[in-house]
Amino acid sequence: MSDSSGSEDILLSAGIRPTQARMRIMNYLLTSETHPSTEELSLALRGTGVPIPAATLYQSLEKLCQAGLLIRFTGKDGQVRYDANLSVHHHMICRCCNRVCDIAIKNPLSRLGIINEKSGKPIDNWALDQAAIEVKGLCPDCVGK
Amino acid sequence: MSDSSGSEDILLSAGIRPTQARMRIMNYLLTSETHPSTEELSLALRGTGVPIPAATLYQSLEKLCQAGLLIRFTGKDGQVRYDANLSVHHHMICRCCNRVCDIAIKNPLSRLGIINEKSGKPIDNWALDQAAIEVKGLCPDCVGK
DNA sequence: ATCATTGCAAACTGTTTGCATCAAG
DNA sequence: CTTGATGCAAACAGTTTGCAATGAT
Repeated sequence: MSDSSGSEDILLSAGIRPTQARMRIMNYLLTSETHPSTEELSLALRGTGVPIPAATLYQSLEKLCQAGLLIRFTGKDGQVRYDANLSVHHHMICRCCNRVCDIAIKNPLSRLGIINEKSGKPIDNWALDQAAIEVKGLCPDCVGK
Repeated sequence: MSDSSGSEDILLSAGIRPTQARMRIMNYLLTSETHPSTEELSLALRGTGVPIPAATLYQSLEKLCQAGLLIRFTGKDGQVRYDANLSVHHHMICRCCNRVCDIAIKNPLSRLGIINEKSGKPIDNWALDQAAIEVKGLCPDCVGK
């Protein structure tokens, strides 16, 4: 079946059973450019065959996250989204079509020039080690409209 | 009553009625360092007098956001939070005590050096205009522990 | 007096859980 | 055969809405 391509091995090497639901989810996330919300995912999978019941979808996503195959994050809009790209990266969001693309930023913490809002002086008493960055604008497809 | 300090004028000049619930909410957010979630807010207000019923709290927060007095955002943890600091700013979060402090970053978009994750080349076909940045680490109080 | 706000209860939405059936190893 | 996954239905939590009572102007 076309659903089993590639994902089967990934699931097996993560030590979890390569079931229909999980493979379909992994396949979709691995091939899609976007980082779909649960609802978008449900809708998209309905288009590729039998719909996946809500309970199964949630359970499978939970399992895949636990297995370390997916990352779950919440966008600034409050939507929970899933991402099969495990490398550290950031997101670029189109405010028109809501597309979410991955971007890389080298040494973000040292570039940012973080300062105290009131004094304008650099923050030097915190031990910062991580940055989560979301940039917004218009994607190539929407910039013309 | 101690609740009316300052907030009354703010609500009046925003053109909405300075009611008890709204003043208590604004007062709390204006004086608190944190950016409370709905639940934290409800809990904190319960401590300052009569509890505010859920419906009223949600309705009031909605009104205050519409009036432009509050900003609503969703943290990476998925919690909806409110902020009375209207200036454009970013957040610094202590991973130990969860304190959220405001920070400023000048021209974040030009500093970041955003590149395509795969090619490593700069992104030049998007029209980016906004960045939301959350940095994490340990605050001065927790860095010693 | 008028109209917006409050606050209870009921409705709704997204997510989780119990459990019997089904599928993978 | 054994164990884990599925998927229905029911439970749940957070939020929103209908509407009568209340409060602000």
